[in-house]
Amino acid sequence: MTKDKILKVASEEFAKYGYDAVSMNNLVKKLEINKATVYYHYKDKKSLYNEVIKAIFKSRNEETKKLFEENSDGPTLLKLYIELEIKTIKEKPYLVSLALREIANLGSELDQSIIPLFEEDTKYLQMILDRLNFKDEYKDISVYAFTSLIMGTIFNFYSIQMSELAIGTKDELKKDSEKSLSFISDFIYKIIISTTCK
Amino acid sequence: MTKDKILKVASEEFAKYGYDAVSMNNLVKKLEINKATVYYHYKDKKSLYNEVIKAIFKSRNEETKKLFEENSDGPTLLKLYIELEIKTIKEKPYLVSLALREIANLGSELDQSIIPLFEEDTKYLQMILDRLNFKDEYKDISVYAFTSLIMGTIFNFYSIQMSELAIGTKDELKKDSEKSLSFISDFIYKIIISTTCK
DNA sequence: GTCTATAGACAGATAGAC
DNA sequence: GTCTATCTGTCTATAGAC
Repeated sequence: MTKDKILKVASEEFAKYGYDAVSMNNLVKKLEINKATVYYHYKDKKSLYNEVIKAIFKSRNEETKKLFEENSDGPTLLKLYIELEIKTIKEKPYLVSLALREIANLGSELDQSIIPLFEEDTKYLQMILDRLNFKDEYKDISVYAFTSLIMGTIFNFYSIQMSELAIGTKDELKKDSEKSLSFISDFIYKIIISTTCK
Repeated sequence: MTKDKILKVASEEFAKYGYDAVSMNNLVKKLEINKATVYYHYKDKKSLYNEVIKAIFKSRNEETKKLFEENSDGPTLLKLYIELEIKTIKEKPYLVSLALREIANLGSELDQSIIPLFEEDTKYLQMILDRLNFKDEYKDISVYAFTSLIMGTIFNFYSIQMSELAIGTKDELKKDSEKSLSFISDFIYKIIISTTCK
């Protein structure tokens, strides 16, 4: 179906190049359809972009929901949650850029209908935190601190590694590059558990 | 001096709106000078942007260097380093967006002359890590893992808090909002020290 | 639903006068 | 060094035929 095909290609393009850098002209060239066809299915560029974001959140929320199917304990769930993040990046690496750009823009390009979808993801993380046995001093800590810690660290680490700038000596980066993502996933898990839990 | 004034205003504009969303037309309107004047001082938009980034790194590196003037121990230096990050954000909050966007774009808009400046900052963090007493398992950990952890977490946390989307209930966010940044600074310090050090 | 053709605005950049 | 005037290219979006 044309409408779905537009959404799929638009996702990749927006993720790769960012909202501004994607032109509708180039998009339809890649799609090999006419520009007016896109405007028939989607009101304008902005609403197409919002549909892209919504689709990403929906698919992500479904996957997160699955984590709770087996009745695991808190630490196991946290581990799975972090590993899901890594798995997503490995499958769709371009989503990292998209997320970082959106965070940078403070969500100003997004419309309010995105909020419930974002909150659903947050809710799942909160459910995991509720199953952890926090030290008293970390009992009241905001879920957003953990969101930032997990997403922020992974996204930044991934981006520095993938950077087109030749940062660091190649050897120095390669020290982590092989294990890289699974290493950072394990690192984050450990620092959360060993610092905040009894 | 006109050239400096251009750089100053350009910094703010690029940080606020991002590279693409800044037009030279608007920039010169804000500067109340003619467009051709900008092009006299700077080759093109891209090179103006690169000068902006360079200036930011230079000022940051100078401040980081100062941390070493008093001969503090590793943990103290790490604390100061993290607090410097927070101080910078409080003074120039728009730099967060700029940094996140640049990370998202994998540095593809930047030219190679930025690398030594980025590496200088990394070098300072490495000097701090060298003074920490790591557990054996964390002895060989890359400095970039810590860069990601510190910057990533702070930037993300700050951005979620400042988000224009009304994420979470206001109350829930305010729980951290007052102490917010100093809280997250302390949080990061603690998780690094308590997990990775003897 | 999909197309052709184009409107209309604005972008980055420059030539040449002063 | 700074200006006016203007170029060329590209952008989003739409009207109207099929």
